[in-house]
Amino acid sequence: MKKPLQKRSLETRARLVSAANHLISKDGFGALRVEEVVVRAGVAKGTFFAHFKDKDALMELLIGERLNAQLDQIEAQPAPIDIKSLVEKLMPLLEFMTCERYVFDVILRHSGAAEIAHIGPIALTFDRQIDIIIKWLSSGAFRKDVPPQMLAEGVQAFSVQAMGLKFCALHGGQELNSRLLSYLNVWLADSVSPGR
Amino acid sequence: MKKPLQKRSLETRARLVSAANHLISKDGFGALRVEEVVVRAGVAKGTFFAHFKDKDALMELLIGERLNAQLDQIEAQPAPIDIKSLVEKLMPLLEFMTCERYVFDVILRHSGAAEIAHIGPIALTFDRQIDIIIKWLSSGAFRKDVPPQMLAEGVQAFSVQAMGLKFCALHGGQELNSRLLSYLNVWLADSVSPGR
DNA sequence: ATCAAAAAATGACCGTGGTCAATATATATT
DNA sequence: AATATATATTGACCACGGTCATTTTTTGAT
Repeated sequence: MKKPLQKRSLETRARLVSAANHLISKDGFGALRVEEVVVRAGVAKGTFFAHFKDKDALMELLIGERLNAQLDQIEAQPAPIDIKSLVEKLMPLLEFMTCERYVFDVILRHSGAAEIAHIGPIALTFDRQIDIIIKWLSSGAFRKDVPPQMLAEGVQAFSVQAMGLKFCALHGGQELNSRLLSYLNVWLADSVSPGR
Repeated sequence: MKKPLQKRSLETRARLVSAANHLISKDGFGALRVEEVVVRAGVAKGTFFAHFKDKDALMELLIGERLNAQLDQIEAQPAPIDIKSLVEKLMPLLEFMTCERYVFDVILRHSGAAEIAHIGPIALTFDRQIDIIIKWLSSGAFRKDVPPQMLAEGVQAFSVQAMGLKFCALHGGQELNSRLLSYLNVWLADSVSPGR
């Protein structure tokens, strides 16, 4: 689980990850069972936990991979010029984060690194997301009277809020998309040149 | 678990809740085991699940009670006159929400009602919190150019963000208190009468 | 008081995540 | 090649949440 040195170990780990990915593509993240993973990988139960601290650690890895893939997509595109296009560019990421209730819960649980010097894959993507948004904010038609770091953290906060409400029966009517847009229209509004 | 009709049932339920509260006061929420609860209550395991859908349902009840108690305290006080006092009045609530990582996770999981027409105790406290904040916003020195409902939702979003970072090693330095204040100083700033 | 139906309680049992002492395999040393 | 040490794997076992057919108790009707 720490640093696999032997080739055999790397192969086993790869088989575990591959088996998990296959099962997830079939039945989703929430339905994944460690037992099924080890059977498909052809190893014993204990081997799984020699490679991953717990089930969540594997989940973190797999979900983190996908989050990073989304961020790659996002970074490959040009920076958004206004709030509306910012939301649009963010949507695929948020869409994945809320593809399953289970996935959303795992992400929330790991969005902050619990132990110092042991920041997980998901926590890293949250930092990366902040960095990307900071870059965006400096070039587009966004307010400039507040440090971009804080604005970016706000975008993240509102994203989480909007995603959470997606699973909420009470406020389920509105789209994730338009709800986030409403929030950010206020949060990011460029008050210096408001008209236009 | 639905509507206990017989007196005996009410007593059993009361014993379960009381046993749980006792154990929690000893070892905290995260350490609670259903087995220990039923032993202390003097009932069988199955009885627990006849009264509560699952362990989370009991957790929701107990945490919801405490959240409501905090909200009672909050409502008993006069409305905050500015952002700083708003944060101060909110602090005890947020302090409890983050007293344990486990508690915070339970709250997040249930802050939105998953199934319609089955809104849990915690989801209700979130709505109640919104209502209280809406009331506050209309009377104090807060911005008035945005609907109070949206402002209140923002306060909640920033609260969650600040609480999440409390468990985060990366950003653990700053106080929950001052971080939330920074956010709300921007979000709630009364731009009409900025000076003073 | 007797009995039938409804409500409540029981506890053996299961599913699934996670542990660990024992075993097997690979690597380094002579 | 033989041996010692480090690394990897194993699978029986445990912890704990949750289920359900069976049994006990309560209630209401006669």
